[in-house]
Amino acid sequence: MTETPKKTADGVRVRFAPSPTGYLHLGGARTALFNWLFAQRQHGTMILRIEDTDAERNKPELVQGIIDALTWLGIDWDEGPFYQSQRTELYRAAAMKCLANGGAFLCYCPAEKYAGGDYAEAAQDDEPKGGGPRRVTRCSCRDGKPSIPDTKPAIRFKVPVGGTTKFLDAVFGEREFSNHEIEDFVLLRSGRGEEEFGQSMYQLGVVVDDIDMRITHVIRGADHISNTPKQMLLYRALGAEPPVFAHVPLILGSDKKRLSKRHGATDVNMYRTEGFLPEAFRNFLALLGWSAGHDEQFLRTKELLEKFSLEGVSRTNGVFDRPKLEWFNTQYLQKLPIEELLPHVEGELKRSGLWKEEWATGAGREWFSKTVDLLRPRIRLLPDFSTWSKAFFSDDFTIDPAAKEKFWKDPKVPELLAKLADALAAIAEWNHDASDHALRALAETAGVKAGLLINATRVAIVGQAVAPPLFDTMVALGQARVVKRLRDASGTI
RNA sequence: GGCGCUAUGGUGCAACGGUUAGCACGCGGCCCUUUCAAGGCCGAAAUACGGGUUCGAUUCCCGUUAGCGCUACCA
Repeated sequence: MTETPKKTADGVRVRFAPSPTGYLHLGGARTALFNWLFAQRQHGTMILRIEDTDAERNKPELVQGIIDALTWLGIDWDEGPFYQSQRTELYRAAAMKCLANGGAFLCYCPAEKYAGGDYAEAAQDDEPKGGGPRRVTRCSCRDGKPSIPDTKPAIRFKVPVGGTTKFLDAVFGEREFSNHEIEDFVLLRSGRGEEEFGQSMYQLGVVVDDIDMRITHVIRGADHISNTPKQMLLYRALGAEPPVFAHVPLILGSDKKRLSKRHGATDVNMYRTEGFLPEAFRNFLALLGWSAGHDEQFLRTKELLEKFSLEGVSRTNGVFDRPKLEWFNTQYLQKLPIEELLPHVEGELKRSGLWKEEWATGAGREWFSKTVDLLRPRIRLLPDFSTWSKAFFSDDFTIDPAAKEKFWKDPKVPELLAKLADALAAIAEWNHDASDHALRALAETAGVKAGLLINATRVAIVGQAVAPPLFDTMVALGQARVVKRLRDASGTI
């Protein structure tokens, strides 16, 4: 048995650092999940950091949605949320340090010069190669250029001219990049108004914060692999020890393109709304890009926690497969101990206004539990409990026209249902076998197949063509309701 | 265009030099059956291509191709 180390300041520290430019999407959720699993497994600390340094794109109101989604997934954190927009001084100080030690320089180039603009002009020092547009790697301001009046400079990192920068990735292994390929990236935006400098850029913010927050493992999307050498350079310039990097592959749409709105729901909160069980969603997400190394797939959170390791993380981008997610959901709906499922159903019925307090305790609870258990093999999403199962929780349900069409075709149906109502009303002890016998006896005397009567009855008492086995359904509904519904139905046909 | 990453059925993962290439989703069929699910059984379906290395490559190396990523005063 492994002993459980106490949570200490020098233990594992990870962070999830979303940017509030959109909702929490599947990829972000999985990154958060991996960080969380890793932290839990190592008895480490998880930090939530909001990377909102781009005032233009940032939408503060989206932060709550991200937090809601994480909470729904059961992902919690020990520190934060911290907001980068409130830590500006820290980044400026770091940029100044780089400036002072010659690791950075003031750049007076107009932003447009680089942003998809005139590469040839900006890239004076860059050797042309190939036929396409050359890329700016070395800014012409890097070795000092006279300041331009009325122009506020940005601060750029002075990337070494030669050599390589390498790092060890826990997932992708040893990586080495040529410094020649790394551009003199911006650390601090130029100032506006009174301010001499603006907000931090991504590279500076992450590194400064990861140092300040003593992050030991950076687990993030593989889209950051190319950013990592820049960050390694920054760690060195700031005199800090870099953390362990672990890049996880991206999640793609069914066409293997980057996931976007047109692939359907990518917002995690939409899955909550649709009625997926968070643990099923978590199980699905964990297995997209990670494997425990064996064939078992139904891994409850407890098992995920026991088995998660960075070694099991795949290096290939994965395609989001909604049918598989739905399969996981139905598996959880069926396999979860009933007492774990009940609260979810209770929540659903409260949302739809069908909930009755009498189901909270005692005999009511027992009935509720049995009924949910009866229903669950046929449920795909939580809202199904209040839609097609409505007749189990309310007398205010409607008869599905398609079911009527299919099972009430025979002209004898109304009369049969009326007779069945009488026969069932006469039962002294209401249970599965008694109602079964009564129905079959009637079918025999009436000269019809039991199936005809069974199908017609189902539609009459639950309004649907699909329901649990009829006599179990009858027991769940109770004698009085079954008799009444049969009489009502026979009168309306 | 440059640089980087990746490559097992349609999809997600196994096989980490020697297997009839395994499991799961999805798909088709059968069984069960009062409906629909669930469940059980069976089936179709893969090592991107080309070179090496090796007695032997899904596995190691190189190239090609394809997909993705980075190449912003976005993150």
